[in-house]
Amino acid sequence: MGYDHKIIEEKWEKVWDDEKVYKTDVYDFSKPKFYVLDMFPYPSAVGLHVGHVEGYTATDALARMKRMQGYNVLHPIGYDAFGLPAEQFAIKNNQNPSIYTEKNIANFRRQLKRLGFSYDWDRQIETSDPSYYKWTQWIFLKLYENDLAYEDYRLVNYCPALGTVLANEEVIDGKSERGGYPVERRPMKQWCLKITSYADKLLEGLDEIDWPQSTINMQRNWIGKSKGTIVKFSVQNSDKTFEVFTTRADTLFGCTYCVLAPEHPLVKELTTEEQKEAVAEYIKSCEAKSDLERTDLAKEKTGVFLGSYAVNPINDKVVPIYIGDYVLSTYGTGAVMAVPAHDQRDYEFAKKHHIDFIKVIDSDISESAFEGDGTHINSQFANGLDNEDAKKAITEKLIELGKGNYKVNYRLRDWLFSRQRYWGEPIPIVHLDDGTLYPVPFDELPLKLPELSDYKPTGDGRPPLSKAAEWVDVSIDGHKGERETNTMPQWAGSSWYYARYIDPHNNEAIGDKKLLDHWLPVDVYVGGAEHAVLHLLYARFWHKFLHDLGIFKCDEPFKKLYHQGLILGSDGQKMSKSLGNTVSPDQVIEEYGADALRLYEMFKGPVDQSLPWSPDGPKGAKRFLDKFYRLYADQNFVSLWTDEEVPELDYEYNFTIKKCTEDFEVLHYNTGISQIMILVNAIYKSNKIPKHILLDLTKLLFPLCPHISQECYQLLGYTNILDFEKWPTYDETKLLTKPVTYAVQVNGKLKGTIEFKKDADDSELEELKKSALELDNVKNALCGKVVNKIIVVKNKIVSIVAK
RNA sequence: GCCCGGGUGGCGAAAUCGGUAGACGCACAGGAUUUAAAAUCCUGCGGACUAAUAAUCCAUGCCGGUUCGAUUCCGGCCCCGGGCACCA
Repeated sequence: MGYDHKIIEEKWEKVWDDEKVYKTDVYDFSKPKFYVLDMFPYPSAVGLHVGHVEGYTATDALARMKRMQGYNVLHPIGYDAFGLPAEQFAIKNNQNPSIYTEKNIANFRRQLKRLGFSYDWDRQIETSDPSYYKWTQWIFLKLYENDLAYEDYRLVNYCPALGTVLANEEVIDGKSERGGYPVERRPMKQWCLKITSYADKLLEGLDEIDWPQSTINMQRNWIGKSKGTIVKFSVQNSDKTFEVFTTRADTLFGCTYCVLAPEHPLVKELTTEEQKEAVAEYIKSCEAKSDLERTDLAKEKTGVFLGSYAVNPINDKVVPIYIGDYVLSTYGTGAVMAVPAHDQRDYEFAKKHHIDFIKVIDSDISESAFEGDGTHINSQFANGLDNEDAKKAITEKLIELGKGNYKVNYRLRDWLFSRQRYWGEPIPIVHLDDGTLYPVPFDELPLKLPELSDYKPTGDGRPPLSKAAEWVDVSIDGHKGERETNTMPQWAGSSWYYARYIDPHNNEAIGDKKLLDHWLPVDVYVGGAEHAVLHLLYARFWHKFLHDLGIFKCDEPFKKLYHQGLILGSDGQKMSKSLGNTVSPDQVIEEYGADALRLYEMFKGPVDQSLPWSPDGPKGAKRFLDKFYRLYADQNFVSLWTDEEVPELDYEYNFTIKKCTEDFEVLHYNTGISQIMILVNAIYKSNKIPKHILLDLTKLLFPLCPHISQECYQLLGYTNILDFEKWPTYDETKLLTKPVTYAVQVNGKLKGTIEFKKDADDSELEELKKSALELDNVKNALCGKVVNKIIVVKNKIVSIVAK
């Protein structure tokens, strides 16, 4: 007998909806708070993916257990609604992207409700809603006010035909991925956010959050703090100077040439007449390469001599200056000192260009550069020192000479914040005719997107917003001006949304201060590992900024983070339309029900692991749920119900409560579920079924499969909503009732087992040893041998060592 | 090349302060029930050798080491996945 999942599930979803069961009273401070959050989805046209369902079920189950444990739970959802697909749809159909977006959101909402997620629907937010982006713009203006937003020329991949800048991955062989149009690297004026000012704070914060170690490491590497030295080189026969950053100041006496990045501002001036042609050619060849290709050329270090020479400030040695694309303009100073003897890249480059080697650390450099620690030689006052002391001595000397200093350097770059799109938050800045910038006053926010007659970029490559007359022709206090026609990136809206859920309808502030203080930070945040760096770093940056403004009390947004793994197609490949291996949650719900889908996804393995979709998985989950349901609805079982205790079930019953409580807390649903199955199997074998166990079983399964659990609860005769019933507790003493099984080994090989009292004392363990030696298998194994010693590990093993 | 994960039956996995490897489930096979099927129930299910659910041996990517005992710890290697901005 199977239950009709459609009827039962829709029945309870209607109750939850009609009675607004999941509406959170955020002002109720009488209970401890618990804020559990999903990364909000981009509302694509294809709808929800089974991968979303995995993360969302994990948080929903946690939210439901926490409610039962007496917490006031905040569990909201929203939509990251700005984005490229909507814009492309709008261009194609000449329709405002909001229409497309709204349609998709309605579909997402239907699917999310049909999965029985316990979201507070009165808190749904959309980043494209003016009442939301009003505050995104507000934060931008605050950043601007605090000198953290600025305009600067940045080298970007610009595609004139598409009228937009492309990401590295969208450029293939110098052509755009879409359309195959030529792409050029050109400097463009772009808005940037000074995330680098927060580098140290972002680094320090990593110590206090409970995140996967791999994600913390990735963020740490991304910020890439390194301590080193700035060395000022002068150019021979010239008043020009350039600086290099090095972490190996100890090797400065070994410097035999310098390399500038092809984009370095001094390249032109330092190129001599005879080298002009070769240099120009080289620069051109670099332009054609994408960043990715430049990176790929790791094997061979290319470069060209400029014709000029630099003077090493430490010993006045004259060394040639090259340009080479293995030096990046975006890291350090865009120039390096090269020490072929002690840096492998320089070693290879110098070999190729027949440049001198000077060994300054006593070592063997016949095969490769020596990059380790050692005794310094050929280094005047630094001779005899080790690396660290030499760095110090040489840097101190440079300071004395006025030719250098200690310097902390970061890999992290400022955040490029402009997009040449329509479908994004307008940047609330007006460019006045006199060249000054006019920030839109706070009380004029939101600055709403204008309607356009069409959404394409202009023919001359300006962003779509430049088409609106009211946008590019404004007058501020008698000055003519033009509004910023770039919009913000999609990251903007997702960098602070977690805070807006707390007080989403507040029109005077991001949120009521006392609510923000109470509810932040998010206690548990779940989302894909692909956001390990960008989103999760940007959100931390904005949070810390708003903390410094006094808006947020805590200084980290997400206390605990989990990543959900990818769900792959049943062929083990990434699910994609083109491979035809996608699975729609709608399909699975239709056939097996939402509870079966939820149960399968939580049972199939650890949440953070990527796993292929198993077509039979939900079927197996439904089979278990039918089996579960029969205990409550099938007369054969109902007639076995009893109010008495059934001692032989005590252990599994109490252990199941313990296991679920502990495992669910840390999102280890798979092992909790298997223990529920063990208990259900035990009940099936019993000829009496205690009602109190059936009652607690509905509660234990409820977080994962809320519909069927609520139904069974009702079948037991209860009328309440399970969400606010008490989470079961267990009796510790009942866990001791089961005797322990000792394994008996001879020389490490298993020879048998003995059931024995749990936590036996020393004299009892002597008896255990005796009975172990009595086992037939043990006797046989010991035949002709002498027992050397017997090791007993309490509650686990008796190990007999014999010769 | 660098960084971070991971490798256990036909499949998903469980067990890691070192202690009975494979819990739980999927798939499969046999049986019961049924006119039949579905559903359900029972049984088996890493491999070898077996009449055997007797014993023994081999098995947690590979090779070594430590140990009474290693999936777990150490050293070396191979493979798979993810990330990357040659980071000076």
